[in-house]
This record gives sequence, structure tokens and C-alpha cells, in this order.
Amino acid sequence: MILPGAIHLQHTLESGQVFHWDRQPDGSWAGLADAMPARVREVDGHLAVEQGSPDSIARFFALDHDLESIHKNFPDEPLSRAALEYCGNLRIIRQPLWECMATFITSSMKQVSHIRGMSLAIRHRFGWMPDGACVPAYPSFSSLALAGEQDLRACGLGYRAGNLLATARLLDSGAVNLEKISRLRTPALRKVLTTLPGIGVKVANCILLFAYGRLDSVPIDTWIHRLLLVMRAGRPGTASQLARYARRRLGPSAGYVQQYLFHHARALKRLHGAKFTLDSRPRG
DNA sequence: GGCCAGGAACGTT
DNA sequence: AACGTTCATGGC
Repeated sequence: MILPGAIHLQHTLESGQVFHWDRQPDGSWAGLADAMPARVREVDGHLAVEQGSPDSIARFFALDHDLESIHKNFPDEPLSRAALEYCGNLRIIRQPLWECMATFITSSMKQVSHIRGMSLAIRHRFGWMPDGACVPAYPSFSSLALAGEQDLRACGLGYRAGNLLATARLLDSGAVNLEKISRLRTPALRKVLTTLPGIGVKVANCILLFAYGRLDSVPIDTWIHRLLLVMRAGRPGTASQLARYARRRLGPSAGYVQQYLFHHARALKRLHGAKFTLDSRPRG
């Protein structure tokens, strides 16, 4: 079954927004959607469902996002245009709230490949295997709330283990309900998210963008920080100044632009080994 | 071996 | 409010 809505699966699944999908030897991609096994393939720039629920898969891959309109709103600026040319039809997907939150709590000061490794270790140790799946489902916050910190550290989390455990326990206690707060407007939602252990502004913006579908949210990591400085011709700024600049400069779907910039920049580094001539890592 | 990675928390000015 | 430090782990 071919679903409507253009998509580039490799750009979408290997751009550091989700960490459990795997390309199979036959070229299809295997993962989970709504905790159900899913296998999909890109056919003619569209998504073909080979296993799983088409409705769940369409929702997970956010095939309802109007890519043409989003692309039309990309800023008229060289870096954004180059990124759009490189990875058009990359989609920002709609992830389960807790799974997205948990993986990005573990993301701080880790490379994308490490985040993937930690996520898989947690799935194997604490998760469960749905019938016919290739990878275990991510454990619920209630399951992780029962884990010991040492068991989490054994998954390679280091100091992040305490934060993941504390947030899992908070959610399990009912102090915060991830579904209920989804009715809040973005700034209020961001504020609630940043009260949780291990979630600062950057991780909150990842959750807002990749799970809550707030497409104007811009996570500013080391890569985006450097790119914004290049756009500003090297003019430095505080974190909040750069955030304001990004919102204004990247337009109404700033989160989408951000993801294309991030993915393109990382692809260039893999090809050429170099980053940018302006060196200025974010501090604090 | 030094350096850096999709940062956050906390202390000091 | 703006900086500095510290926090584990792994790859190059």
C-alpha cells in the first residue's frame, strides 16, 4: 500500500531525530509505530507499507505536514537553500511523547551514534518485544521508574542516568501528564518541560519539535549554533539572542529549516571532514 | 592522549 | 542575567 505524501526515508530516519529505525538488507526500513512492528520502503518518493498499520505509520511519519508549503517558506538565504536542495522531502516525524523525551534526555554531550546505542541498550534491557518486531519497544516511564540507576548506567548513560530515572519517576507519580499538557501553547509547554530533570531549553525544543509537532521550535545545539553565527557573519550573541534571531530569520517553520540545516551540515562534514571556518562553540 | 559530542545543573560574579 | 565548572562515556 502506497501512502500519499512525498517523503525521503533515509534523510528522515538518519537525521538524528529518531534512533531506532534500521535499514534492512533488502532496502526496506524496520521500526515501530504505535508500538506495533512496521516495515516500510520508499517507492517513487513515497512511502510503501510492507508491514504494520498504515494509519499509525502515516501519523508517525507526519505525512499530513504540507511539505510544499513548508519548503516555500524556507528563508531566501544560501545555507538554507543548500540544505533544502540536499534533503528536500525530509520530514519531521511525530514521535511518541515519552520515547522522544527519554532519548533526548540521554542526548546531552553525546554523538548521534551514541544516542542510538544507548536507546537500543535501554530497549533490550528494559523494553519488550512486540510480536514480529525487529527491535524492542521503548520501556514505559513506569517500567523505568522501577529500574536502578546502576542498571541504567550499564546502558552507557553515565551521569544522564539519574536525570532519566528522576523524570521517569516524576511522570509515574502523575505530577506531570504529557498528554494533558499538549493543549498548552508552546511557550507554556516549554516551561513545563524544562521543569523536568535533564531537560533544558535545547532538549525541550527537541521534544516540542519531534513529538508535539511545534514546527516553529528551534533546538540550538553546537551545529546550529555555529551555523547561526555564520549567518550573522560571526557576530556573537547570547543563547536567547541567537534563539530570537533563529525564529526571525528561519521563518514560520523554523524547526523544519533547522533540521535541514543540521542534517546537511553533518553530511558535509562526513564528506569533507571540515566544519566551518568560524570556530565558536557555545558555552554554558 | 587530547579533544569533542544534538547540554543541564549549579555555583559564582 | 551572564559566565565557569562539573558531570560520564566513547570515537577519532
